[in-house]
Amino acid sequence: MEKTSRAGRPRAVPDPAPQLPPREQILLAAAGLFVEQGFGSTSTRAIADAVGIRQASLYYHFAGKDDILAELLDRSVRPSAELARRLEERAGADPAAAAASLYALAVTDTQLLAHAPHNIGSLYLLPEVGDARFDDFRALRHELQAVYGRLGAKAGHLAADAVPESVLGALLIQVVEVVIPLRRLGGAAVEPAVVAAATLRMAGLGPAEIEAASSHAAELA
Amino acid sequence: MEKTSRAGRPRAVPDPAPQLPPREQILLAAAGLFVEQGFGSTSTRAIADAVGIRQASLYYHFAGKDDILAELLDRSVRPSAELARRLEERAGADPAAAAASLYALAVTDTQLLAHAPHNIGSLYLLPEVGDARFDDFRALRHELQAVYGRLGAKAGHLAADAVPESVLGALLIQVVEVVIPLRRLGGAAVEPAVVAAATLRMAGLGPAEIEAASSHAAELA
DNA sequence: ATTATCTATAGATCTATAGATAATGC
DNA sequence: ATTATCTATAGATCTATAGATAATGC
Repeated sequence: MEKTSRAGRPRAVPDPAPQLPPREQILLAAAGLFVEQGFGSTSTRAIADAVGIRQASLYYHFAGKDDILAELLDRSVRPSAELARRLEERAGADPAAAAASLYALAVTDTQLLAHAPHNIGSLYLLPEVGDARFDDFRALRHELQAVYGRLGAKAGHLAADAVPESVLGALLIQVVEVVIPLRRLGGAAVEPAVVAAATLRMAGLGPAEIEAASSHAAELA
Repeated sequence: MEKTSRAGRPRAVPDPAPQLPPREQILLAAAGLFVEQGFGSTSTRAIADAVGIRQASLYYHFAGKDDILAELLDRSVRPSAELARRLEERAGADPAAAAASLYALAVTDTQLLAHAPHNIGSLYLLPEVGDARFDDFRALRHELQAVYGRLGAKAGHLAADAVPESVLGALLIQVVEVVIPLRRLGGAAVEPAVVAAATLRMAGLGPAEIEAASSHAAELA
C-alpha cells in the first residue's frame, strides 16, 4: 500500500514527483536552472514553476534564493572533500601511495561530476559564489584543492620552484573538472580512468607510474 | 593642447576617464561587473553607475545588456582563434612543429587571459552564454578548442582511442584556463612557460620534447 | 545639424511577507 | 494541532522607450 499523500494543503497542480520530499524537488529544479541559466537570471518564480508549486511556497522550505544555492554548493563539494581527507591520510609520505590516492580521488571526483544531477559541479563557476554568503563553501573547496596539490607534489616529479603546490592543486582540479565543459557540450562521456591518468600526467608521472597507480588505486576502493 | 570635451550634452557627473570613448567605458565597467557578480545579477543601472552616466544613456551605445556581453565575448576569443589558425597552418604535419605551435599558442593565451582587464576570459563560464544569442561566440570558441585538439594529437603520443581529439582539445584548453581560477583567487601570477609546459605534458610529451618545443616556439614569435 | 547625454516614466517583473485554507495526525 | 500549501499584495526593482536638452561641428 503506497502512502503518497502528505499533511498540508494540497497543491493547486498535482505533485508530479510525490516520492521526493518537496525540499528535494526544489533543490533539484533550482540546480537545473542555476546551471543552465545562471543564478541571477533564475527567478524564484521559475523555480516554483519547475517544481509545480506557487512562488511564495518556496519560502516555507528556504529562507531565500541564497539558501537554496548554499545547500547545493555544500552538497556538491562535501563528499569529495571528505574522501580527499581520508585518502591523503592513508597515503602518508610514500610517493607511490600518494599517486594511488591521487588516482583514486580523480576517478571518484570524475564520477561524481559526471553523474550528479544537472552538472551541479559547475555551480562553483557562478560568479555569485564569490559573495561572502558562500564563504563556507569556498573554504571547503579550497581544502579539497589543497589536498590535490599535496598529493600531486608527493606523487610527482615537478620542481616545486617551477610549479608551487598551490598552482599544482589548481592544475590538478582543473583537469578533473574537464568533465564540466564536456558535459555542458553534451558530448560523449569521458572515462574516469582517462581523466585520472591525465591528472597524473599533469603531476609529472610517466606511463609506467600511472599504470602502477591505477592498479593500486583499485585496491583502495 | 588636449582635446577632452566631446559633442553631446555634458554628463551630470564629470567623465572620470575622458580619454576612453564612452562605448569602451561601458564595456570595461560591464566586464568587471559580469565577472564579479554574474550577468543576471548585474543591472543596467549598476553598469551605468560604474561608468558615471544615467541608466538610460546606455541605450544610446548598445541595444541591450545582451549586446554588451556579446561584444565582450567576441573580443575575448577572436584574437586567440585567429592566432590558433595561423599557428596550425604553420605547423603542417610535422609533430615537432605541432608541439612548438601548441606551446606558442598556450603561452599567448595564458598571457591574454592573465592580462586582459577584469579576468574577462571567465565570461565564457557564465551559464547565460549557453543562450542562442551567443551562438556565434560559441562557434568561434569551439574552433579554438578544435585547434588545441588537433595540435595536441599531432604533437603528442596519446592513443586516439583512449583520448579522442575532441576530449584532448577540452583537456588542453582546460589546462590553459587554469589562470582564470588562479586569478579569481588573487594568487600570484603563473608563469606562461609553466602553463605551456603543463599543456604539453597533458598531450603526453616528455621533458626533453617539451624543452625542444619551448625553444622552437620562441622562434615563432 | 548632429551628437551624447539627460529626465521622466511605462509596464513588467521580482522577492518576500501576511494571513487564509485544506489536508493529516493525535 | 500541525503541516504544507494557497491567495494576495507591498514595495522595490528592472529594462527599455519617448522626448527634451546642451554641447560641438559645419
